[in-house]
Amino acid sequence: MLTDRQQQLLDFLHQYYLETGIMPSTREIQNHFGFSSQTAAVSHLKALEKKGVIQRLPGKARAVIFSDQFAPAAKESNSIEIPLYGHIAAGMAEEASQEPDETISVDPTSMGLSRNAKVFALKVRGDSMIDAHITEGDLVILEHKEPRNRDVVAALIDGETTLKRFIVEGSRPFLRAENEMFPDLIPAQELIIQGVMVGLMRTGGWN
Amino acid sequence: MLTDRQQQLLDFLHQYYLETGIMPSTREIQNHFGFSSQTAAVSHLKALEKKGVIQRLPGKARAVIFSDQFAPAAKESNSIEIPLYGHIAAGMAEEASQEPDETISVDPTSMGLSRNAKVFALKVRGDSMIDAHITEGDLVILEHKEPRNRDVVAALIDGETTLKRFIVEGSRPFLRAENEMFPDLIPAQELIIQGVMVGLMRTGGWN
DNA sequence: TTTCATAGTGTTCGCAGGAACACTCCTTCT
DNA sequence: AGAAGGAGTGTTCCTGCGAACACTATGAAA
Repeated sequence: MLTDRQQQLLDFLHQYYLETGIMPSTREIQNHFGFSSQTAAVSHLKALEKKGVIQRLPGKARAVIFSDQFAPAAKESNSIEIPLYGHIAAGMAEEASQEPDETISVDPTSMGLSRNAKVFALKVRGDSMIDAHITEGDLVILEHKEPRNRDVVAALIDGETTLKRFIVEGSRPFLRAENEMFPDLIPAQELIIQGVMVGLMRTGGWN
Repeated sequence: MLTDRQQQLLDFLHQYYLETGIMPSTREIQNHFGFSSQTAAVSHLKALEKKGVIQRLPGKARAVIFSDQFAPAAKESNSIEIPLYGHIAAGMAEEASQEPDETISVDPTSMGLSRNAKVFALKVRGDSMIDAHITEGDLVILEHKEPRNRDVVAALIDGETTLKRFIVEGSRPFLRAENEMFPDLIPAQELIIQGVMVGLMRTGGWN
């Protein structure tokens, strides 16, 4: 899929990222390969982006990230650490804490995640998503991405975070609990989606 | 250790990094907090660096990295491989295959498992455990141990494997589905418990 | 044979973005 | 009371770095 030269470039990105923690600039790529022009580096980056290996943010410095499957392979350690941001109310809306309480480690492949997806976890409190079989104490794993209709999302609605189903019906999206006891939440002003549910973990087998 | 404002700044770095995969520039920090001067952002970054929370590479754009407590720093991989034994019927009883289709890897601590417990996984088919919020496609993680009353178990009843709740009531244990549509299963002759549910994993967030 | 994609050179433009300096207003120590 | 650090404003300097354009040279595919 990648040409030799493109593979060399990608390897260099990996290596540089592992060593420094940041991405090289086009001029640093240029110097490393001994190009006389940075355009060579730029065009290779464009090729890599077109092939979907990396993503770039236009106009920003060092704004290259590895997309999907291959971030630096590191030491073949499979599981990734996911920050756990305390509790989220599935019942009444409630503020989610900003700092991670702790992290949980999950194997991305068995969870169907891409390695470099921006994921985090929240512990569910309340039972408003009970009809979607999400219950008190479950760990919901969320990815930061655009929600589609009927996705389960963690949303910041009018300043508070809650776990609900994201519904687009007509002009304006709103949130619906999966429990007949709870009303729909129509955002008064703002509706910020913090994450889209991509998985769930439950410990214990009882109730 | 950190002041309120410094913590806010660090939170913003975390959040921005999770959302974009790159670090914010000092001017982006400035805009986010509404500073009139980028010096405010710079001095906060310097404070954070002095306290050892972050590291910076002078002269490079967006060259901020977290000092090893957050970030993609995957530490000692201690996940274990769990054999996945195909499908189990939560509805009608069905044979579970003997050979594992594949393995999934799970971190035992985040799943609350002991490291050398004998565990395996089964993929749920059918909806007889729906009222226990176990649904089609869920991966149920089971441990080989003695069941207690009301545990969810994978049982070999009359030669077939099924996922049910284990009930001891009176003299003889039997199995009950968590779905009113299904009848209790009273073992005709033998009731062999293959595993007790200790966890659950679900991929995908929709229905 | 023409048309691509890959792999370059050479140069210019201009904003993005780090660094430094001078000064202000707090609050908290000993 | 005076020093020390946190939290800012306002401004200037200069280079890091992405983006664009023009042009060359291959080899493989249509």
